[in-house]
Amino acid sequence: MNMTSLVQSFVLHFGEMGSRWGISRTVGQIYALLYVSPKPLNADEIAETLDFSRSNVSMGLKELESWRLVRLQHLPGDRREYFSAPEDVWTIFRTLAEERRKREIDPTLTMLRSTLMDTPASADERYAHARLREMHDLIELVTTWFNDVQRLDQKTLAQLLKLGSKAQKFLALKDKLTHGSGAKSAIKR
Amino acid sequence: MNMTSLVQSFVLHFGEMGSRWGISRTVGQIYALLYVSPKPLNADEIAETLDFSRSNVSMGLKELESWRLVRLQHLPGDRREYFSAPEDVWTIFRTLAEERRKREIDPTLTMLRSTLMDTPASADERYAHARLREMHDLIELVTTWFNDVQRLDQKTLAQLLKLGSKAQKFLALKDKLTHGSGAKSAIKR
DNA sequence: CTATAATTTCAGTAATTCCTGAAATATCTA
DNA sequence: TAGATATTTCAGGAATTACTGAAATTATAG
Repeated sequence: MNMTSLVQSFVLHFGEMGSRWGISRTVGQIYALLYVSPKPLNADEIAETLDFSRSNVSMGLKELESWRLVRLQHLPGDRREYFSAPEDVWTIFRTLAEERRKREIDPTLTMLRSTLMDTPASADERYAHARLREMHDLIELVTTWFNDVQRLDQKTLAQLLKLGSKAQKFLALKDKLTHGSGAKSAIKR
Repeated sequence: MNMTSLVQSFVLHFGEMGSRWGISRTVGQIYALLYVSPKPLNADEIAETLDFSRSNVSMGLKELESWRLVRLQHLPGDRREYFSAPEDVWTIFRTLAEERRKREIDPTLTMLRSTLMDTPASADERYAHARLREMHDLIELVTTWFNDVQRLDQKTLAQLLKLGSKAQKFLALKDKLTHGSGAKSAIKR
């Protein structure tokens, strides 16, 4: 199976960006191919199209499964496994963000929490302790926010994003209505 | 100079996470050390503390400068260069997000835009074209939103984040007031 | 301007990650 | 259950990235 030039430039780009995104060229290209494919593909088709070894495709698909970025399905009368990318880009975005959080942020949050349990002994340690606290609180604020809005349905979420910084006008309004007390309340866990 | 155990566990964690974040162990550790250091450090101090070669530290600092994550300054009566991380975690977060966008997202947006200029020739190409458009629009929406709110001062931004999905209540209100017409307007460029 | 200190560059090596082909394992069909 | 097909595992080689020490360059103080 060969790619049209449109598909090829997309696939090659994803391969090249792969290293910046923390995946290999192979994985990037496989995902790109599945993303633009109108029908599910089996491993042999992928290997042939991208000119990768069968085993390389197998490992790449396994990694994409671990990222929950591909769906596995079977076609009637065919015992091979077929793979596809979810159709809804919002779902893909959500999954990607969740997985990145799990891999790139959660371990750090855990480390920060446990390190913050220790009592600083010297002046330098007190400074470091305070810096860790700041980092922890910021990360927690952002991830809590993400966790929260991520549950919204896609239409509402899109509206919220389109609103952008104009949302602050509502904050000002809220402040006025509640006499400035509401915005100062801490995050509830 | 040797690290207290608090600092050490933080530094080692950043080193290990480095690969997931797209930086090397060296760069991760150097940044972590600067982040918790109450005073600026010169390259020799960093090399000695982390037990890296002087040249490795030099290259690591250069990379951190390219990320705009360290500040270079001079101490009176000392001709060596001293490095520090910005004190404000919000500034750091902003810089990090901007740089990641520049490196990890902008090139893809550019590629998508140029690929979308072509007219699809076959049914498969039409499908791929539509998929590229969906990806482009989603990325653009999210980056535009980020670009927008990122300009807010830190206090307002924190409020907005704390608000989270509750902001949608304001959307509902706005919908009511404008009879549902406002929210459907396209993004303005 | 010269001597010295500070920093960067870079070639070579070490370490890591990527990828393949062959073998092993698993799954289906007849 | 045998035979065929499909998938995974894994050792080893290829490619890439990280790191070092030595040499070159740059900057400063006297």
